[in-house]
Order: sequence, then structure tokens, then C-alpha cells
Amino acid sequence: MESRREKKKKETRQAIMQAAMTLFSEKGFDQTSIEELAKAAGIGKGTIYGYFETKTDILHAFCEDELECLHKELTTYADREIPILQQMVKIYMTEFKQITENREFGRLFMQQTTFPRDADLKRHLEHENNYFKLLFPLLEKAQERGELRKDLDLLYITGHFYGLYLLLVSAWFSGRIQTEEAEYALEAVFSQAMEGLQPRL
Amino acid sequence: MESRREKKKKETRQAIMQAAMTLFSEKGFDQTSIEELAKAAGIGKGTIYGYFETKTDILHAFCEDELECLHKELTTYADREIPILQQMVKIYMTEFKQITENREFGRLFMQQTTFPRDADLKRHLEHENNYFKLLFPLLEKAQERGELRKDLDLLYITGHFYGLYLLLVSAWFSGRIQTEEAEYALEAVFSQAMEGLQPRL
DNA sequence: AAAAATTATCGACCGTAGTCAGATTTTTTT
DNA sequence: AAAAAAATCTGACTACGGTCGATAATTTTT
Repeated sequence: MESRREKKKKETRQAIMQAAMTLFSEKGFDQTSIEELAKAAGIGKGTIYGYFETKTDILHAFCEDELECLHKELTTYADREIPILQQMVKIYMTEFKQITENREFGRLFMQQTTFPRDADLKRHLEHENNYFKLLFPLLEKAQERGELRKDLDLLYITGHFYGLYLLLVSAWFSGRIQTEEAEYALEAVFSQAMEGLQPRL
Repeated sequence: MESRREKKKKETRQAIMQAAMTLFSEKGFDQTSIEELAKAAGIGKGTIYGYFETKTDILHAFCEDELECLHKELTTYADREIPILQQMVKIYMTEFKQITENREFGRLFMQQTTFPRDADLKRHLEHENNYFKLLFPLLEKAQERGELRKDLDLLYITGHFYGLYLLLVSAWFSGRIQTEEAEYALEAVFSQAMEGLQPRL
């Protein structure tokens, strides 16, 4: 049952998110003050803190919404018959696109999810676990198809890909890699991971 | 020639760094205000901004000093005859130790170096290039010894190791890996990188 | 439906990062 | 060595993120 109170809460939360999306996109995150945001959402400054703990929390919520959406899509569309390399590239490139589409958002999001504050740990781990739930079945299938070694821990395999993805994003923020080169670079480094660094006998 | 002015500048900068080291260690980064810091260094608040652009800049300078020191040490000691895997583990574990010894410092440092603000790019790239200068010769020697594929770009190899290092640090901040497990985990994932993810024929 | 209890809203208030115009010190010119 | 120029220092000031006690809206109890 939906009490009057609960309905209003949802509306207010939505109003904040909406205002945030608009203002952050228009003026950037740092240039948007909480007070402005509150005004745009038609509420008082303090009220925001009943919905979000910090300013970055708002950004976070936004990013997570987007990514969750993305993941759902991927699960549906993920074609389990194409090579695992392609699948991984597709998945991470989708995320990459999301990150790079708004530089500011992306940077903050990556900073906070890759090296999270202790206070954010719980939420962070939850999010990561969802990720694993998405990836593990794909990797398992690949193992069965003989594309991946079976003696490796799935967590380590995911980690391997994820680490290389981090590298890509880092390189992009450093300007070492342009947006257009990204897919090629990711594919290169992923297949390098598949084949290994030491020479084949 | 050292004018009176230049000498004083150096002294002041040193005084700020000294005060920062003490206060940050005692009370933590966030709990130390710029005003306190200035007082401890025996100067006015505004003066600090003649030496550092932001508060985090001070932290940065400190971390970079430490790391630079570390790298110098490593170059000297780096034993080029032990397997490249061990060398990489040793190098990254030294850095890891530095990062983890002070959680707060480490987090900020990693956040800012991995996903740098555009304003910090120049300094960041410089620092990274020094890194490459340290690693490339080691990798080249390993290639010659037949431990590493010769058809791979050195940058991609370094990147591969670095990406996996990022993963380790990220996992540590997330609490997925304890400090004591770190070396084992890094070795595991590095040798996984050496051998590759796909089954040997 | 009135009273009591609970929950949400608000904006004045606090502490701090960073700015800036004017004072001070050092260097250069005459 | 006096005057002019340049570099440096400074603390009052601004703007912002976040808090909190008072107030209003909603739900529950009587």
C-alpha cells in the first residue's frame, strides 16, 4: 500500500534527481551548489540531506541508476555464442561509453567506485556483486566451450578483465588514448590477456 | 646563484611540507584545516596558496616525493637477473605498501593519479613517464631472456601489469583483499597474465 | 475528531577551502 | 642610498557543503 507520505517522498527524490541531471549537465557538478539544486527541485536546502548523505551521493545515485539500466540491457542482449573476447569487449565498451559521455561524472564515479571511501563500502560491494552475477555465467559458458582455462578461479578471470578495463579508463583520462582508439586498445589488451605474456613453446 | 628570495621560498615550502606531514599524520587530512597548517608553518593562510594550488595538492606533493624516492631506490636495487614476474611483484608490492601504510593518503593519491583532473594532467604524465623509464629496461631484458613475447609493445606489457596492480589496490580498498594476502594475490594474477587465459593447446 | 506521536521540511547557522586588494619585503634602477 | 619596480605575504572576506533545532505535515492512538 502506498501512503500519501511514501508517494511524496518518491516524487521529491525524483525531483532532486531531475534537477541534478539538468544542472550538472548544464553547469557541471562543482559549479552547481546544493542551494541552487534545492531551489530547482522546489524544496529547501536541508531537505536534500534527508534523501542523500552528501553531494557526491547524488551523482552516485545518478550513475548507478544509469549503469543498472545498462546491465539489465546487457543481460538480455548478451549473445552467449559469440567468443568471450568479443562479449567482454562489448560489455566494457558499453560501460566505457557511459563513463566518457560525461567526463566530470565519469571521473568522479570512477574515483569513488575504484577506490571507495570506507563509508561507501557496503553499497559498493553490493553493486560489484551484481556485476559478478552478470559476468560469471558468461565466463562459465566460455569455459565449457573451451575458450577459457578451467583451472582458474572465475573471480580472478573477471578481475583480470576488469583490471585491464581500469587501465583503459585511466589511460583515457590521462589523454593517452583517444575515444576512437579505445575499442581497438581494449581488444588488443584483452586478447593479450587471453594469449598470455610469455612466449608459447 | 641563490638570491635571498629564492632561499626563503625553499624554506617556506619545506616548512609547509613539514607541518603537513606532522599534522596530517596526527589528525588526518580532512581534520586539518589550512588555517591550522599555516599557523603550524608560521605563515599566513593565503601564503600557502602561493605554493600549492589546492589542499589536496599538498598531499600530492608529499606522496610524489615519497614515490620518487622509492623509484630511485628500486632502480638501484632492481635485480635484473631474477625472473620478470618476481621483479614486477617486488616493484608493485613496494608501491602497494606505500599506499596502504596510510589509507587516507593512499586513497586520495590513487584516486587522483588513476583518474586525474584535467588540470593535473601535465604533472601526471611526467610522473608516469618516469615510471616507464624505470620499467622498460627491465622488460626489454626479460624479452631478450625469452621470458616475454617479443611481438608485444612494451607499453602494452607495462599497461597489463599496471592494470592488474590497479585491480589489487582497488580490491584492497574494497576490503576484498587483506593486506597479508596482497602479495600472493598479485603474484597469482601476474602469473595468470604471463600464461594467458585461454587453454594451451 | 481531537490529541499524541511520528516523520518530513526548512533556512539560519557553522566551519572551512580558496580569493583578493592592500601592506610588506626584496630586488633593480637611477 | 633613495626611489621605483617587482615579488611576496596576509587576514578579512566570499561562497559553499553540511548540521540542527524549530516548525509543519502526516499518521496513529484515544
